[in-house]
Amino acid sequence: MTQPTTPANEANQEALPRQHRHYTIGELARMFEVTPRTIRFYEQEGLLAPRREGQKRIYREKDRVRLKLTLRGKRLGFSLAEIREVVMMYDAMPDGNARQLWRLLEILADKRANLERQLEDIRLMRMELDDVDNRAREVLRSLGQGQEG
Amino acid sequence: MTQPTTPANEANQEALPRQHRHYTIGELARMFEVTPRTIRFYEQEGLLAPRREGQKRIYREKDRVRLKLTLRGKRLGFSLAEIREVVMMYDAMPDGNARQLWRLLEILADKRANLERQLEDIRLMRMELDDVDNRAREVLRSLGQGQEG
DNA sequence: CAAGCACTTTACGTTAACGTAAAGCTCGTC
DNA sequence: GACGAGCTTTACGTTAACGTAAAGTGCTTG
Repeated sequence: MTQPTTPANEANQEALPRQHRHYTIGELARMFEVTPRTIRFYEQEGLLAPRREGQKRIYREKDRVRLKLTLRGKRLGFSLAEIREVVMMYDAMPDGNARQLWRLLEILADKRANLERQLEDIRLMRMELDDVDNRAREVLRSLGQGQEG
Repeated sequence: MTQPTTPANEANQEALPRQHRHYTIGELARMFEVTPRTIRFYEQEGLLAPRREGQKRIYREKDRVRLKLTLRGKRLGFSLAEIREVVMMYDAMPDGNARQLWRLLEILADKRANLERQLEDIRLMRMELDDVDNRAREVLRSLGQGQEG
């Protein structure tokens, strides 16, 4: 897979104490089942901007949410560059000029169109999988009551 | 994007004459808006196996369908290796042994789980996009009736 | 027959998204 | 004070999925 095929349902975060308002890189990494390297890389790519305490990175709620959105975007096949594009425009929104805002709307419409196509792809892919699944089960059944093979 | 962000809705194929039963690499490439290089690469990766007529590749309906499925898989973020895995097991199905078939069912279940998560991701992502969209429009409105800038 | 077009093979290049290794700080604890 | 755990930076390595360039083949069209 280009994106994570196996687990990581961004689940643990809801279960953990939400009180302490900030996280170390290791905590975040465990939460989302990524490596610290990944998180540092996202920072380098302009997707995160944690505070520093001494030399250590301190992540707050905002950062956690961003990471969550980033990973979700990745699972949907968006590149980090695309994700950054939206995220940065979102940040610059309150004082962005009209041109920027229209551009943002354009991008959003684009992403949305993409999502719709993915929905259709999923629908079709499901049918294909069902089909293969059924055939496989049928062959298995025939193997069961016929000779083994 | 990792997968094509813009057009290529695998649309043209339905519109074109379906009669002539085989295609050149260039025809296929235009149909699906990919390059011949891509198609040759997929062959090299074991996803396609066109006939040869002299030294030229001849693609038939089966190959066209495979390419279609492959590209759909790609849009959903599957790697070529994963796609090949399913495709090859599908081909080996009729005379596959039970162990292989069970393995195939496992893989299928895995893919399906993946699709379900993507559905949820899409739902959430849609809501985020709606949110950003609304905010942007609101700012634009306030710009319209207040000062520009 | 030269030109052009579509195809072929071979092979090196490129990009994204990290992995991995090396070397060093900083803290608590045994 | 030696140690390990967890953090840091720097930098080179890796993989997937093609892109691109070079050089050749085969047809058909002016």
